[in-house]
Amino acid sequence: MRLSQGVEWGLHCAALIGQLPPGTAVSRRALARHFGLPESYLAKQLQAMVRAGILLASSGPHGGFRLARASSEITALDILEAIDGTAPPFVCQEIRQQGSGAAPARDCKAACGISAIMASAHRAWQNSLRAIDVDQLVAAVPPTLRARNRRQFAKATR
Amino acid sequence: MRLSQGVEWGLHCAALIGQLPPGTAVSRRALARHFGLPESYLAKQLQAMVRAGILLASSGPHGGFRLARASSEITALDILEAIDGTAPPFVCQEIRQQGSGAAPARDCKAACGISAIMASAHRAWQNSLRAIDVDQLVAAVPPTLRARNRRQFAKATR
DNA sequence: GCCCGCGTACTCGGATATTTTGTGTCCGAGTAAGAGGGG
DNA sequence: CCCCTCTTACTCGGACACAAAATATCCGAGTACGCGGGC
Repeated sequence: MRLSQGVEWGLHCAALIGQLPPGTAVSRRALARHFGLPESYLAKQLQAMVRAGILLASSGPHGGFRLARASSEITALDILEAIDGTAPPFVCQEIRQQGSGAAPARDCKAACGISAIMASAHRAWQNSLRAIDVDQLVAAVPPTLRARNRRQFAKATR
Repeated sequence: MRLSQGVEWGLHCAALIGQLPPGTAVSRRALARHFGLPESYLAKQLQAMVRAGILLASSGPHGGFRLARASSEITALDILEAIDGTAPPFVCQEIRQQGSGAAPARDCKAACGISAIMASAHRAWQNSLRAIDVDQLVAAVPPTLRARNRRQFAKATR
């Protein structure tokens, strides 16, 4: 169960845009330079976030990506699911109903215990990430860095 | 973040062995037949559980796999980590220290906020699974099925 | 009838292909800014 | 001095190779049972 590296990139990018004045757009080229990432591959993660309705993309000079909602309305779970997908990590194949020891349908009205505990663990994971929004990520950045970033990305708000 | 299908197999197999008289060994052939699984591939999951110290394997006729500890001493997390590995799903690459916007080492004494929240979510997931042991998985199986399984796998305790 | 030896069938274990997923890269279409010329 | 037009450079988006991991399979080594023969 290894998580795609793009998740880290997406979280960092959202946190960076979130610490700039609201409405500021940052191009993927600038983002890639800032974090030392391959621009073309980063594009894939940003596109996914656009499709999920987290970011808005604009073309042309002074274009780029900006937050689609207030930074307090975007959770870490939103970003993770945008990039990694919303499918649960555990998919029950109902093997209890297969093979020579197959359980009769009468005993399978309720979800099997194993599927239940995995779903519960998934909910715990989700709840932990849903409790964090981009605002809190920004707050965790040292003030000196935040000031430097704001200076570096000073640009017309479009 | 998709979880290997073998995790489901491992959990079901442990739960099945756990509902038999203590010390009962079940061959991988019998397990594969019981759940309708490819025996050769199931072998890989069982081997992983042996390496992790969850199961004990014995050769020869009447051989097979049995629990290495009491069913109340084996958690769902033990089984998951045996098959899926103990590596955390999120690995922080410290991209905050790379690229043109690299943070100075002075500001990186503490783990970055993003790494922290991902680690926290991972702990929540782990705690949820650590709270479940094989005994509880067995208890979730309908009594009629448990009786049938005990009858079917009646064998000398070796 | 009891004990010993041997063959046999059953077991697990590691080494080997195939398919799917994640990683990485490239090139083309669209758009808005900004310079330049005309009124 | 103001407005319109055109060029240009910048942006995103989708389509195309590459590498790693999960999936699936085969064959070989070892072991305990149980039968057969001998005592």
